Amino acid sequence: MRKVTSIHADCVAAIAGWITGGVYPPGTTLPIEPALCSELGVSRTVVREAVKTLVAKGLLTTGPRVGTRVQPKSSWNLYDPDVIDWRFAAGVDEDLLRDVIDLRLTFEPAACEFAARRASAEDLARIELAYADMAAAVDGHGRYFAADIDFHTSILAAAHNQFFAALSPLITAILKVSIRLSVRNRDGAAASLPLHRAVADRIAARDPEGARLAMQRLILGAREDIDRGGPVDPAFIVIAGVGR
Amino acid sequence: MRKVTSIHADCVAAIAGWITGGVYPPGTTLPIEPALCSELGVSRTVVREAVKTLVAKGLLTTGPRVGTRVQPKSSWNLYDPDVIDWRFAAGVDEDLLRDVIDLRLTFEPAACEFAARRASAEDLARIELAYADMAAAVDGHGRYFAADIDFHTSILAAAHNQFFAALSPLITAILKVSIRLSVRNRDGAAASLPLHRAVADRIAARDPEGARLAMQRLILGAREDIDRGGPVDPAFIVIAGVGR
DNA sequence: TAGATCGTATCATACGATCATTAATATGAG
DNA sequence: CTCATATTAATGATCGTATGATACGATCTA
Repeated sequence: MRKVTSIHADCVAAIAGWITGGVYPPGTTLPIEPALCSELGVSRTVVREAVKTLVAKGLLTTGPRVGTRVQPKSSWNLYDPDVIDWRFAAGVDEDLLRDVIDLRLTFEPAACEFAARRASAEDLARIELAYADMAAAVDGHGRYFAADIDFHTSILAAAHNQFFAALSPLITAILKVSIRLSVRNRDGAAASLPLHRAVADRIAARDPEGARLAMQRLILGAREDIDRGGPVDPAFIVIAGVGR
Repeated sequence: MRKVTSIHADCVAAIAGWITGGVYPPGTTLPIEPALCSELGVSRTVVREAVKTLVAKGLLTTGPRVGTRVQPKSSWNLYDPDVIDWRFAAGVDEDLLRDVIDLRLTFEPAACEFAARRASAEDLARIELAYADMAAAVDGHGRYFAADIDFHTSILAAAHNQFFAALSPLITAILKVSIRLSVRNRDGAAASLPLHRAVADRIAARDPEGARLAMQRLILGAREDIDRGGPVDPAFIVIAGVGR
């Protein structure tokens, strides 16, 4: 019925999918514009604007006579929400998983420290609400994990630092992966609930160091959760429908 | 002589400058396309592609009948190297400075931990080279600070984590600000040199905790450096020519 | 008068053709 | 064999037009 996606957005998503999906890996050159037009069934204007979008995100570079080249991953805007979605949608390899977990262990405990110092009454209420939603849905998986994402996002917001808040899309993406994986051990939710409780308690108690440690334990728990499942199978994650 | 910038890039920079410079603050609407064309002296196509670039970075949204609106800062891709440059070029307010320093205190000590565990021989050599350049140029400010930036960037690379490496542009931008500010106290270079030495030593000694603490001291030293100058004067920073 | 419906003007969106610019490659002279 | 020059294939940039979506105001109804 209604058209939620514009032609431009479709075009961007298609090319991005080719890149993250390995059809055109870093270092390769995309077909020339006329070929892309016929391939995608759109005008040259749309292709050009889509390419400009991907250049802006660091996935491509262009130049006369050199064509449209796929940049190495080191040039990509790894914190860009769209880039994050495209990468996770293409499957999560071990390197990406390790890097994201390292990152979580670095800044989520730190965010808890800041939150314990700076959280407003509204911030604490939002965290508490997210926790309540989790507790109320320990058996209904969908709602539980939506609340889980909200819990972590609320803490990032409570740190009152724009750069921490901007990490929410990355956390959301990795949590969605963890969610699909932890479908295996059904009691994962009930087990992690008290860990979340401890985090919320330490923040509300204005205990930065305690909050930091509580979050550290929570994330390490999640890591064991994933490790228990053995090596991550990218195919499984793709099937699980990470992303949209 | 040389035309290093394309019309597209100029156009993007101009509009971005209007946004970060407060000409069109978040919430406002840009003039309609024809007006932008005559204002910038370029065709509609260029304006459209430039707008697409800024939409990709989260600074703008577009829609029929609504025009081209400037998004709130919370929607911007704060880790995008271009966005970072534009913001710092427009002047650094106290909030931005505080947030970046918080971020440095979170990430850089952690990066040192990882570097102490994972650095290859080449990584260590690069860090050592950067330090040698610093030591060799304690009086020549330009070269000293270029080496300083290289020192911190090398450590981020040595952490062997794509997300840490991607923070280099942000660290570079804030270091450039620190550099301009510490012109005041001429002996700042000589004072910070041993702090850098300690960081390099602890990483080379494979001492994660020691490296973490050494970096923490280094950054806190830099903070005192800025604090000594009293409240940060945005005008001064703009004059100092942060960015290109 | 209040409210919902419907037109309409106003934008962005998309298309196609055309010319300019750039840089990798080939060609030629020395 | 080396270096300067011409070729050429790709993006860069412009113009004109047609289409589509939507916020706003006018109109109609209760």
